[in-house]
Amino acid sequence: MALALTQKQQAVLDFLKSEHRKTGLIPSTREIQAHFGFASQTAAMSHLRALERKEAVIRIPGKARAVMFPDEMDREEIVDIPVYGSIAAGMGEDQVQDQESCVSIDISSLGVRGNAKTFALKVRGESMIDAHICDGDTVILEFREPRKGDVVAALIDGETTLKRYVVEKGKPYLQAENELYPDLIPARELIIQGVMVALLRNSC
Amino acid sequence: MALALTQKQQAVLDFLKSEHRKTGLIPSTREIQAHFGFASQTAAMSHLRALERKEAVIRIPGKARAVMFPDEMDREEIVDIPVYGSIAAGMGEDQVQDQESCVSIDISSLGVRGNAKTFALKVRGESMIDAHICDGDTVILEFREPRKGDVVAALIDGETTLKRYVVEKGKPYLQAENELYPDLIPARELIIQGVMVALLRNSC
DNA sequence: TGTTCTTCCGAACCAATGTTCAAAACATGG
DNA sequence: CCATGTTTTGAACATTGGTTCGGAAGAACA
Repeated sequence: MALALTQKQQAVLDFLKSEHRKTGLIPSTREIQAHFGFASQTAAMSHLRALERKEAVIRIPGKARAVMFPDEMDREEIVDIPVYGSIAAGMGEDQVQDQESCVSIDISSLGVRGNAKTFALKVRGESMIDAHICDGDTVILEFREPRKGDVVAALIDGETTLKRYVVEKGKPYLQAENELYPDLIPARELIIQGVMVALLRNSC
Repeated sequence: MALALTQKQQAVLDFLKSEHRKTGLIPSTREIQAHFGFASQTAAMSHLRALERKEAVIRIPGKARAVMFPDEMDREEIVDIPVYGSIAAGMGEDQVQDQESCVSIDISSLGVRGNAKTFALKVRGESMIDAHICDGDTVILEFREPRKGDVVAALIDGETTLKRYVVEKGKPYLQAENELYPDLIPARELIIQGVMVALLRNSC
């Protein structure tokens, strides 16, 4: 089906994809021409046509910058989730602090609505090991009210820690999931920063 | 900084983003005009200008379809990973079977090279629970030679299962990570389908 | 109540861009 | 060796699409 590309054709495709990723736009024929130092736009044109014939791209005749990548079409919506090493005491509404990196992932794999406010934390320590959340894991959290049994990020003594949100006799508590941490902290008056919705682990 | 958008402006922005996600292209002023039923392109133009002024988009004057979304720029490269419920015996090179869904995620969060061949499996059962891999987790695997200590997907009795790849006295074995499964299967002559590189869990 | 912002019309202008044609050098495989 | 596909030149053409100007009605705000 998908015919093999020549080196030049691959280079042109890489350029298109790279620009599209960086700017969101497809280069025009003249921009392709300039990038590769062609003396004629026809060089760019024939490469585009070759890519189209080999089904590497889909084009809409006549339209400007109308090159589409079949494998990137109809993708789920992708959200960019900031990853914090820790969250300091303040945590003002949109106060960005200690942001280390960013995870981009489609919302259906994440299981959240597109408008949900999400952030991620690098897990430190083994306090939730019995819930199979390990040191170094990235936990993705949503900003909402916790429900019984949720894993939540809470601000305790100026530090953000993961705990299980449990309710006993109508009163909410926070509980570690590790026999060595028999904590059971009243959840009232503690600041719940988010509810865990997903987890990402890297085995490298 | 980012000023609030009106309903109309939000609708235009949503249309731009939706089209960009579906096709990879930004609608032209005339396409915006047609979609909203405007009688003049100036309506589309003024909305674009409003979005630009409120820093919801960045535009390049004079260029065709040159609207960029600040939050989507300079994103890491994103790969689409097919998720299989199971892998049947065949697993011919590019034989797509039982593909249930697709995970789109940036490669740096995944920790793989862009050209690596990756796929994902829904975990069934608790055989790797001591490695904190749970039933229902999605394991992302790379197609490469296993190294000592890697978690691998192997084809055993026509079924794909996750095991730890261990080497004892120079001989490779496969080992479950659950006391109830004291298996130690010679790895030779077994088909290693992939090496685990990441894990994705949904808490919904 | 005036000012600013939003939203829209209609027509026209012109730059950006896709497209075509005729040609040619070069590789590749049957 | 010939047919086919690749890669490139140079100039011109036609369309797409961004932009402008003048005007206007309504909402929001002070």
